[in-house]
Amino acid sequence: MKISTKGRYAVVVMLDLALHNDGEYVKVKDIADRQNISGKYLEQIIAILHKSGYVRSVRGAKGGYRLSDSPSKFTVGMILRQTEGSIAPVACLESDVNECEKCDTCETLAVWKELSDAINNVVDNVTIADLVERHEQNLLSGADNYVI
Amino acid sequence: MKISTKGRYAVVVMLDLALHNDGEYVKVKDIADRQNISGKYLEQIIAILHKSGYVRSVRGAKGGYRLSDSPSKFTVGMILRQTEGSIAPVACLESDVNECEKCDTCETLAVWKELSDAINNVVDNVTIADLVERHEQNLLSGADNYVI
DNA sequence: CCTATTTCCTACTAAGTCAATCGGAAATCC
DNA sequence: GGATTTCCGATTGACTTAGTAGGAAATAGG
Repeated sequence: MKISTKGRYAVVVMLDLALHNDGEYVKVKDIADRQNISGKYLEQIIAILHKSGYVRSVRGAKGGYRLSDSPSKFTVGMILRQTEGSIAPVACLESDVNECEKCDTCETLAVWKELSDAINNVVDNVTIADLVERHEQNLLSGADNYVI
Repeated sequence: MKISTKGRYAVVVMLDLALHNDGEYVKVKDIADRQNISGKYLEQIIAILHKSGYVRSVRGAKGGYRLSDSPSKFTVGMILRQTEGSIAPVACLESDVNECEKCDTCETLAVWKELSDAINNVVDNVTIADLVERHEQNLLSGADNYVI
């Protein structure tokens, strides 16, 4: 039941981009340094975000990344689904192929469905903008060296 | 974010034991046959339930397993925690050692905490007795070959 | 045009987890 | 004593995770 580093880092990347949204493109190395994550690994994760259309990029010197839209348009759920593949707690609940032949008479499935709904309800109701706001609240309330 | 077969099978085993609670001890092979799961694999899973004190056993011929207490005493959460190890979505939230040095200033951690709470809220509020009841409801309402 | 920078792309890997399988010892019933 | 059944530990093949490694292509500035 763990969220992988891929998913967690992806959220961190999106938040980092939202917080450093000053005209300039943000390069992977800067995010990696700020968040203390392997730059090469981050490249792969950002590639997913790029393919998903969540970030825009410019190559070459002075290049980098920025969010493709307002932070309020991106939920944590969207980001996790792209990077984790699926966040359903059991494969039976995955949207595409429901392969389990006893699905329609499966007793415990109802529990996993409830669980899935609860999970989605959380991650689909937190946006990157919410995280930015919380971050600013935290800055105001005294903690002066807040990291993401 | 998947629950492993270990956790899912463990819930199925507990429910199966609750449904076949007629004086006799239930043997692993019967559960395995009913649920179409490898008996040898089930042995390992039941061993965890045994160590956790959730089932009682008798060895030898006519031996087997039964629940150690009323079905209402066992929540899905209890069972999953024993078999999955932990159901926290990130390691930082694990009860014992909180090793991440930036935990107290971690922005995204709040989201994972919310997620964890939502997950716990579901699994800690469904007991094996609830599943038995639902099963009986389903039997009444016409589906005649209901499996677990 | 040259060079430094930065994204982009693909392949590889070491370690760990998952879902079993296998073989046999110990206990219990008839 | 023999059949049954739990108990215990070792092994395995496939897969996933969390990276590393190397280099091609694009761009800015000089």
